[in-house]
Amino acid sequence: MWELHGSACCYNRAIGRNQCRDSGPRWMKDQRQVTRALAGNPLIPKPLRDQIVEIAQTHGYVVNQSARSLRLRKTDTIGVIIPLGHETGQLISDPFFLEMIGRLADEITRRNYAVLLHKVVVTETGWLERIIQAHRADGLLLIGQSNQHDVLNAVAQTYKPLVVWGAQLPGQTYCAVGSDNVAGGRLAVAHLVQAGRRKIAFLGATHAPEAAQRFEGYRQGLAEAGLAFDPALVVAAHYTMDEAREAIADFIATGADFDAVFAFSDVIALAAIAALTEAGRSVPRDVAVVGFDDIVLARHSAPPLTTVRQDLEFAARKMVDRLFARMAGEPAESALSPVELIVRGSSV
Amino acid sequence: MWELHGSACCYNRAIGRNQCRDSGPRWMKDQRQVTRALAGNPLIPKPLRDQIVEIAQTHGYVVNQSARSLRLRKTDTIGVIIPLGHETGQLISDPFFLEMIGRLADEITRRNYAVLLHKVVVTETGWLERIIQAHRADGLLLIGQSNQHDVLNAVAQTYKPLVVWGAQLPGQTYCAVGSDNVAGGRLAVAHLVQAGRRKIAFLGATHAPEAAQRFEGYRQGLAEAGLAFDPALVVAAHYTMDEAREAIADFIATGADFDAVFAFSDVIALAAIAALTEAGRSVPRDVAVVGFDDIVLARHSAPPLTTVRQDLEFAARKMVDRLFARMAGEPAESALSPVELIVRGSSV
DNA sequence: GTGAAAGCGCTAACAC
DNA sequence: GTGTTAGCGCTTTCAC
Repeated sequence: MWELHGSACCYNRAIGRNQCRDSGPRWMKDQRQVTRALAGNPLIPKPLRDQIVEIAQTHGYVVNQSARSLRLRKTDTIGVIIPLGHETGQLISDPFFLEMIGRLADEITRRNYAVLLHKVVVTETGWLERIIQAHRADGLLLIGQSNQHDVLNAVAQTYKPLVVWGAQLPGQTYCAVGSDNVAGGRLAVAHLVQAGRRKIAFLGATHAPEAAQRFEGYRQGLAEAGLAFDPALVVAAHYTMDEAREAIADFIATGADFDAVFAFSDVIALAAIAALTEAGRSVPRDVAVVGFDDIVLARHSAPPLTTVRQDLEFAARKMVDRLFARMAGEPAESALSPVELIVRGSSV
Repeated sequence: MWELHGSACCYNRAIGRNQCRDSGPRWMKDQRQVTRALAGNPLIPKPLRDQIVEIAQTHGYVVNQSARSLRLRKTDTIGVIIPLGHETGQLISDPFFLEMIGRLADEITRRNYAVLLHKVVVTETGWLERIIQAHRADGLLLIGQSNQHDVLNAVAQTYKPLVVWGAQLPGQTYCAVGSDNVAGGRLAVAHLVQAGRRKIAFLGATHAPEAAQRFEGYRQGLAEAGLAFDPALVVAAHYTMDEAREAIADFIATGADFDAVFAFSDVIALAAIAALTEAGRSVPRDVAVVGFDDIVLARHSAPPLTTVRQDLEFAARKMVDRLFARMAGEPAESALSPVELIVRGSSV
């Protein structure tokens, strides 16, 4: 009864106006039934549903997502935006981002949504508005707020389904999920102090939101240990290994007096270890090193890297949860993802 | 003249049947003009075109991609598929993939196409057919052929816009772009032999297509150097660092006699260095190590890693070129991407 | 050049 | 239940 029953593509028009172009599934008796059956609608009795699904399968029928999206005004797609500022290098080289993207993709896929990847140069004004209005995604995840705090605040007024990975900042109206960077910085410093270090350098950017928070944690940690903050021990390095390595090599060359390094990320911590080793300083004997992220390689470096671990599984789940809540029109607050100190050979 | 001229969304219907829902751009006089202007159609004189574009911008008008896709039967989207077999771990941890995805995204974005990311468990039959038929993308890139050679051959009969990153295999009808893995294996072994090594172990998988080719290169390299192939020097390890580290540690524990390791990837080469160091073997003095990929970290490990470099920029460009050719209905052959030996401290 | 309409494939709504 | 229709927003075609 349910096989090749005539009628086609636009079942309705086909019958009514004889305008069928033969481009659609020819086996449908009633397209509504098919729609419902494939959607698992309980209005259709289970056995019939299964039968329809099976026939659809043998005919290789899959709903056309463009048409569905147009009709339903939803795309079943989440846009994941990777902002590129001038710091382009970071994303290419930092394993942290792959893991983040991978975990987000897992969470999104689990909900039967697709992932649309945007690499965006955020220096072009209107970048976010353009993405939003193209209606290619039902919601957006932004990995890192870069220096776009104001843009995000402005957009958040009218566009709700947006969640940002990054720091929570004063006066922030958009939803952000991020690690507890300040706590992470304090943990790292407290650990180094406890290991007997007194002259602890900070290696990394200090102005980007996340970096600023880790830097703040570093300063708080020093204060709590009764150590004075010394600006001479702050080494500016951005995100790439090459840059960080050069920066720390220059720092060593100045003859600076330091016995520990707290680095903004594992990647630049590993670069620091390379530079220190090259300069004949032993890690951890001469200089202890602590990183941030706990990338896979941290455990296998020589020496293994002590680091502040970010729980990306938790973070990705949180971000996607928040996003779907917002897509459903529910409120969703910003959230902090916990961090944890992982002590390995580079610091003790 | 071109400002808020009345009529709206469905300009045609709006006028004809007075059914406008006021949901579209209200400022359009003639939607066709807008369509053409935004597409940069030279039919419209340049000054008028610019004016229209500007007005559209001030009104925040962006074409709805779902509607456009439905009408044009194209999505301006490329699907990038990351296959997950049982070797799920590889993609999460291997920086090689991030760089690959990043470079592909760059190439695709440069052509004004969007990137749709699919993480797929390839053990479910019909995974590729389902992706193809959902019509969400105009073309597909598959990163790694996994063990799906037969599926790909079958699909390639009817679906043309598909390019695979991976090995070229006998009887292959789909388009593949991949590094010259055999040459890479030979280069690595020749280098180790020249450095005086004679008992060279192979660390990695030997059955997956790319791995098999690197393994073949290893065997050819041994033969060319007049060295006998010794199955006892083949250490099975898949893609994760943990696994590789355990495998090489076990291998060392057996008391095997070897003075060099050629590893399938940089990631497992780094794991091997970690295991060797832990076991008290010096790299490169006791054991020389050569990897494959030249990930960013290879240059900064201790010791820096000698490796067979894959040119991902070239590879990504090649893949996307081939794909667009196929999307345009032109034939596009498989291609080989060159490799290069980068000698660093781990082998000399 | 300008106005009118068709129709991409789908789903929801409405009438019977 | 079943049949019919509208219409999502866009682009192209056809007629004037």
